Amino acid sequence: MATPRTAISPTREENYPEWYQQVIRAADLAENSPVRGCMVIKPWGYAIWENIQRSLDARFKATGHRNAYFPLFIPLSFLEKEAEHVEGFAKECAVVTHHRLIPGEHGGLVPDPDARLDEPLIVRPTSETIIGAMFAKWVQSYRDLPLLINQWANVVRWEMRTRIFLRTAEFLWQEGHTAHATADEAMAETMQMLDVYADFARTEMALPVLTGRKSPGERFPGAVETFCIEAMMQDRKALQAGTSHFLGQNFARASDIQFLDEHGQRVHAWTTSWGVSTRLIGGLIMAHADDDGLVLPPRLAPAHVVILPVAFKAENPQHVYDWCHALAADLRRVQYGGRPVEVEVDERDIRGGEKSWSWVRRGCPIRLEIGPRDIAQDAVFMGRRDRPASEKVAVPRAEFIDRVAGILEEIQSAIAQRALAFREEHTVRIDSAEDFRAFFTPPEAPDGAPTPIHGGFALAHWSGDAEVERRLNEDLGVTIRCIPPGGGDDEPGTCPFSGRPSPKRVVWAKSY
RNA sequence: CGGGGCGUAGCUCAGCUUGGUAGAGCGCCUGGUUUGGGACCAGGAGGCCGCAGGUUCGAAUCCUGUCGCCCCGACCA
Repeated sequence: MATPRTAISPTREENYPEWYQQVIRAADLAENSPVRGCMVIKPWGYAIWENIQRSLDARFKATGHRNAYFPLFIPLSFLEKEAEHVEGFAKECAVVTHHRLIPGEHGGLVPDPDARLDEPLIVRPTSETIIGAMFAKWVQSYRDLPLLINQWANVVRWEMRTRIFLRTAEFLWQEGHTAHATADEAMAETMQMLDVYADFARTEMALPVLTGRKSPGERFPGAVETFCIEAMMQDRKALQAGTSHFLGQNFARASDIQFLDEHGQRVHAWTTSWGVSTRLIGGLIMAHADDDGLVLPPRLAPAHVVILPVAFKAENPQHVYDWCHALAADLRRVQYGGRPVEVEVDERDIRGGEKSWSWVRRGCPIRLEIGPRDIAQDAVFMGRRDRPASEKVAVPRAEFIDRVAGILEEIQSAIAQRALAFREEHTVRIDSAEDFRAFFTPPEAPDGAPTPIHGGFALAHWSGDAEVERRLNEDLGVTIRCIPPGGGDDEPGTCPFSGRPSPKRVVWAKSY
């Protein structure tokens, strides 16, 4: 019975923001919590994060970095040390002012006025300053460099408007912090980590990303240069999925990170920082999920294969279960993406259709329905998440075990291709102000309805004029997402807005 | 932080205009019939109607305030 019904309602086309939230719920990834702006990441969602962590952490270690941990609290005076940094983060800091509660006059508990902290502490929005303070102690000589540190942590940014996974008041991330003897070395590190992110996104997340430099207006507060990976979501908006910053000597001066070089000169170190966050999960959802729920790239899926025993009418149900568990054991001996194939056997006592759909919604790459008929033929009945849910095929058991890693890689590659094709379809070169405006002007929508899906990535010339950038942001809500590396693949031209000469095209889009 | 919308059962929502004992569908529990696909029958559990004040004999309903969520904007990973 081919049901036109989708598992997620509304569909992407009908109401994209609402669809996004429904996918998160249907896939059991996370929920809003009683704490304003803060989410609870549920086991299925957290397992995806753990896979992201494992995969990135291996890449960080392979490039010589070591993990460490720095305090959640940062003395207020530390934040004040770097002028631009203050400006960037002061507006959204949670501040700790007391260290004790006492009974209040009207019941409940209140901060004890006698327990006020001499110096307030802020909850870290990022850790440049506290890590800088430690680097200042650890770096004495050029022989101590480079210093290559990463931290997995939570941070807090008191955002006005939150969206689960994409922008929450508290989020999980990693922040790499490094110190180097020369500018060149620090810049090389910045670019290396940008490449690590890009490779991770493409290889593990099946997420095509553009890399490039941020315009001055979009730079990290305090950075000399910010580089980013940018991905297109299915509503054609851009998501900044990771950033890598060349901090020059700004933070070294602020935190007094100095060393004696080989000539005995006392000089400031050159530092970098780079990070990705649980926002990546939001990107994963918006890039790959469909109207039936989440679609997970196999490399990051908490379970690669779910086995659904169909045992209700078997003469010997236990035989079906045993057969399924034996199959699971054999599958777990296969390696995929650097880890054993992960298999779940779903023995929940609910109807088969419902059980099957629950795994569709959660994005499990391969579903195997196995009943007496399959067992009699020594076969499995396979559904793939990159194909329609009704499209299922019988595969001999031995062949499936043989091919499972290859099928997973096919799925990985299929969703990467689909995402890439989508981005290319909605990326256009634009050479006139009128075309640009038309491209980014949404169709009419009824009152209260979300803005219909429109736009995409516009490749247009830009002379470097900040005023043009500011005005387009104001008029159309469009920003420069990144300035592609090198000369780009384009000849110099003319900015369609100012008429000034432009060295190359930059990527414009609406963004999250 | 500005504009708009919404908070009633786990979920989706009705009831509110015109105040008078809290509703539906789905989900959940029990029993039965079912089962290669998002079942059916019967019975059942579950709500201080976001929270706090006010008006009233009486408030889910009217008024004020507040908190939260969603959309659009400004700001940001």
